[in-house]
Amino acid sequence: MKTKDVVESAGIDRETLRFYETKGLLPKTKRNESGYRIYPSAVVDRLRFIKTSKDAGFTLKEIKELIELKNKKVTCRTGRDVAQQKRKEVLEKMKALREMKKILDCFIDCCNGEGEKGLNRPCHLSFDMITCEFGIKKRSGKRTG
Amino acid sequence: MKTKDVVESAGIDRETLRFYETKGLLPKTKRNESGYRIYPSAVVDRLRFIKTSKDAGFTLKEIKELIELKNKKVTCRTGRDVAQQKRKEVLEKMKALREMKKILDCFIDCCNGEGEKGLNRPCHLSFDMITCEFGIKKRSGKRTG
DNA sequence: ATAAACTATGTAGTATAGTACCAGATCAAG
DNA sequence: CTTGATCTGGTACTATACTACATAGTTTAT
Repeated sequence: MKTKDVVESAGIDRETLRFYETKGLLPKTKRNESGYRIYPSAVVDRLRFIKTSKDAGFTLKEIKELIELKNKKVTCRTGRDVAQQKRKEVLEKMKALREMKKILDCFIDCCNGEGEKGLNRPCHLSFDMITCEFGIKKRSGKRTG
Repeated sequence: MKTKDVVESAGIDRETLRFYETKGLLPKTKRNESGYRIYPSAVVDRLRFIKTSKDAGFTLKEIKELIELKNKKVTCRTGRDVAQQKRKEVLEKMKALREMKKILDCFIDCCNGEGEKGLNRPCHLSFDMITCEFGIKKRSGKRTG
C-alpha cells in the first residue's frame, strides 16, 4: 500500500501518519526506488488499534509501550504485568464514565418536562454534584430543572 | 475557604486552581480586604466534577459548556440536548474502553502460562488486532504468547 | 509533453492543559 | 518586629498531539 491507500483505508491524514511514524508507533516502512513508502496492509490494523487506544484515553506514549511489548520481544511475565496495569486503568476510566453517565441521565430526566412549557422552563440543575439526588435534595425535593 | 484550604481539600495545586479560574471553570470568587480569594465550600464539588469529567475524557472546554448550562440560565430544552449529546459521547468512549479491555484480557489470558517457564517464554502476541481470537487464528491456534 | 496529483523532508505553528518562576504584598507566630 | 508561610498577578516554559506550510522530486492522465 502506498501512503494514499493507507490514508484512505484508515481515515487518517498523511501528516498524522508521518507523525506516528516519527513517534515510533509505526514501524519504518520499506521504500520503493524513489523513496516512496510502501506499507504492509497490517498497518491499517495498527492504526485501528491506535485509534481505539486513543479513544480509550491512552496517550501515544502509552500506546507505544503496548505496541513495543511485541517489538521488544519481552517475556510473557513483563507483557502480562503491563497489560494488567493498563487493564486497571481501563477499569478506572470506565468508572469515571459510569459516573458521568449517571449525572447526564439524571440531568436529562430532570429536563423531560411535559410539552413545550416543560422544556422551555429555565434549567437550574447544576452538574457540580456527583449524584443528581444530592442536587435535588438541596432544593428540598423540588425538580427545578 | 482560602486558596490553601481548597488546594488541600481538592488535592489540586494552586496554579491549576488559578488556571481553571482563568478558563472560566470556576466562578470569580469574593475577595477579602487584601484581595485574597475566599471560596465557598461548593468549589470542592465543582473541582470534583471537573476531575470526573476529565477522567471521562472531556476537555476543559467541554466541561465549561456543561457548567454553563447552569450559569447561562438556558432552557431545559437546550440543557437536555447538550446533555444527550454528551451522553452519546460517553457511550462511545465506553465502547472503546470495552474493546480495550477485551484486548487486554485476551493478552493477559494468553500470557498466563503454567509456572515460571510459562511466564518466561517470549511474548509474541500483537495488540494490533482488535480481537485476540483473530490474532491467535493467524498462528493456527497455537498460543505463542 | 505538460499539468495535475502524489510523495518526500523539514520546519513552524496551533491548541490543550498544565507547571514553574518571579517580584511584591500580607498574614500569623515567636 | 522580624521571619517564614501564604497570597497576588504576570509571564514564561513544558509536553502532547497534531496541523500547516515550503520546497523539491515522482508518477500519472490527457
